Amino acid sequence: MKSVTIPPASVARLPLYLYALETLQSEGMGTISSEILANRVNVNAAKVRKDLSFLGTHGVRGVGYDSAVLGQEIREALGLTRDFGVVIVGIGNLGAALASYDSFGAARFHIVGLYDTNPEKIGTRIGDLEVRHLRHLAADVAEHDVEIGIITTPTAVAQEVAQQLEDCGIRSILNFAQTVLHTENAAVRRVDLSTELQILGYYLRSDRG
Amino acid sequence: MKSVTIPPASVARLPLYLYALETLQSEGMGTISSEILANRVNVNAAKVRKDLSFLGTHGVRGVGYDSAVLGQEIREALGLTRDFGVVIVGIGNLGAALASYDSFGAARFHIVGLYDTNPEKIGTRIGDLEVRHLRHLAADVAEHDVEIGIITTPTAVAQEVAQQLEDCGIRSILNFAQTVLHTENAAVRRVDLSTELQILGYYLRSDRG
DNA sequence: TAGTGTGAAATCTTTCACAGCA
DNA sequence: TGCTGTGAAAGATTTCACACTA
Repeated sequence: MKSVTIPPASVARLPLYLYALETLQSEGMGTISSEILANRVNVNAAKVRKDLSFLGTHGVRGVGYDSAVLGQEIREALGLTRDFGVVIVGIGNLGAALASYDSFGAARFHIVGLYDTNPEKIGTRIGDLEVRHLRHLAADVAEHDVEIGIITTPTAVAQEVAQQLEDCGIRSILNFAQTVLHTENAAVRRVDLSTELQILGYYLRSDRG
Repeated sequence: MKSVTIPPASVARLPLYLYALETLQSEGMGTISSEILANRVNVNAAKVRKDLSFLGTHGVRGVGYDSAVLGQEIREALGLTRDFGVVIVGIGNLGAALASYDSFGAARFHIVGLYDTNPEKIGTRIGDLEVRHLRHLAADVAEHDVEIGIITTPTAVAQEVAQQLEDCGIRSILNFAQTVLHTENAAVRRVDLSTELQILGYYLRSDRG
């Protein structure tokens, strides 16, 4: 791997820059400054330059960045130069919604499997995928090259599912269940609606004149 | 407002502690140590104690914390001692999934309105709410006491919807669209699937032996 | 001249380590 | 004795400010 380690806080912003660059490019902005990019992403221009400096230096002093080149640099830094197989476990309302959400950033992420344990769900179709019983997970993951698992199960079984994903060799998990997962090696990112609402609730607190 | 300002990083963890405490309580753990709580939330025990110290001191040296009392303290710090009205704008797959997701942390958050502009959606029901045209937003927000808006629209209209939410006096927005919103005063939290996947993708990069 | 790249300062966050108390 | 509460140290992140250069 050529690239140096990028600080986590910067990594988390790279997708935002990438999206903004794609938008700017589609608006015909071939060259952009850190200032413009910063405005789009709601951050400070110095932060943009610092973040981009971790990818190497690709700007031109007095001019700015070539949006196409910079976009490509970010894609490379993020490893978005290849495809990723994704499975979703737990095909309730949320899982089904994510399954049909096809415009996953630059189409590098492909949902290749949907799993549930509810007999009523098994065999139903979403797009061109059929919901399969969770017992098929291990074999399917081995056959297709799956690297990311999304957990949209009820909270009670999320930990157990995480374990199964890890046992299949999956190293990255996106957890929509309310619980905090414990994993051996897998990287986990947690997305939870009620947590987000509670955080917003805190900031509403003092806000009230 | 009695409470001191809590650092953002701590605020973001309080909902996790709260959820863990509720679980521990339901397991019959009336008293818990920072160590136990830390394990549940996957953080360091000193961090738990530091975070809790911002709420005032409620532990007993040599013993630990009373999980019921501590839970209540966290609820108060987060402002979860009253109800919050929530509206969802954009009733596609994701919006509909969130609308039917009723167990919003401790039931303090109540969805009171669903909006869309697609004539085919207007008038359909989810649970006991009917999807209404977005043009009713302002009047509805004024009538019910709505404080939080969730945006699950297509990216292209998210900014415009954010503006409308702000114009109605909403000060907190949860944004599921891919774009970064620009607001005058409203606090925004952004949740985006493709961003999360891209971040996970980065950590898969170097990981590969 | 306009805008990058980056040391250095400022700020925020985490972790350590231990005094103090039930 | 066991665990909290917290100063102080370490580490990470953000921001400033300016040398540099196309």
